[in-house]
Amino acid sequence: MLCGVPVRPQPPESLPDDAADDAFRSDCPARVVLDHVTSRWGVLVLTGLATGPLRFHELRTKIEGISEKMLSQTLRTLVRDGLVERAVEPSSPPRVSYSLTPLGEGLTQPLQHLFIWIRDHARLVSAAQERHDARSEGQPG
Amino acid sequence: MLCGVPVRPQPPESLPDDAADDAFRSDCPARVVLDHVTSRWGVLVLTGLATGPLRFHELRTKIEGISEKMLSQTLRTLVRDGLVERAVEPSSPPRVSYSLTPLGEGLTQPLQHLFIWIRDHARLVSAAQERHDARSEGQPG
DNA sequence: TATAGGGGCTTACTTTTAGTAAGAAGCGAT
DNA sequence: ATCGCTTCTTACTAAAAGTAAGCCCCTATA
Repeated sequence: MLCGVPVRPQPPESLPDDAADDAFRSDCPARVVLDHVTSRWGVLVLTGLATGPLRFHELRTKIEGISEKMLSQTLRTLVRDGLVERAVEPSSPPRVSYSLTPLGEGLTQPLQHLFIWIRDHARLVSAAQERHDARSEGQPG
Repeated sequence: MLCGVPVRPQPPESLPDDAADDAFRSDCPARVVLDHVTSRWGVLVLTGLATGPLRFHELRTKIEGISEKMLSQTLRTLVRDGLVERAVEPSSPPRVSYSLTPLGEGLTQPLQHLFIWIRDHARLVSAAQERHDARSEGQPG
């Protein structure tokens, strides 16, 4: 009964917003999953695989800026989490390809919404940053 | 014309999936936004504010495990990004409360979907981890 | 006047995590 | 026998996060 989650009886006195609760607790499985998914490269790897299986170096190329070490490490974590599957084709040299599991596929839907939002609003955020920086320079402190 | 995005001509030979592209490039504004949003505490802060404004220590209490330093730092980043607003009530002592801007509110919708998915599937992930660890122990090397 | 305490931070220091560069295993081709 | 390709590791260094303490402004208490 990890951190009270498994049979959480939904206490009626709390949570006007039912949805976004679990991951706020530091000792919950949900927090661990959130940490893995939103790790430095987790979102990119998961979303990178959303359109189909990719080999190690294909992923590395697609995700600009990731190092082999971090790609390897992130993939290992996600494989362990059951979100990504690692398949070794017994050729020579053996080709390793990664794909989403059915579980992982469910996750990429919210992640793609996030991606789309970010793509569509990134420039608004940049503009806000510039406004903020301009204001801050004017106000010495 | 930052990193070719503004008037990206959509080369037809790539991207069968139009949507999830931008943040894959390391020099794009979208990548910066993704980094801020999915920073260690970004998702939790943003989602924590989704149900309404909160004061500094209220947020700190809601988000188990965050330190004051990281809360302060994360909030500063998100305020600069125009996703969160910082309001100082001129009382004595002054109360500082944080809330989502309209821009930030748009972002919390995808994030809440992510939260819900994680809450609903965290145990499946934990189970996958246990299976994986059991298998790995059996296979030395 | 001294003192304690709350709220919202910041600073100095330590630990963890990520980045960089190089190398190793396994094989086939030259 | 050496080269190179692919998928990872392994050292080492740099950056980010964690920890603990303190600061500033105010208010209440004695």
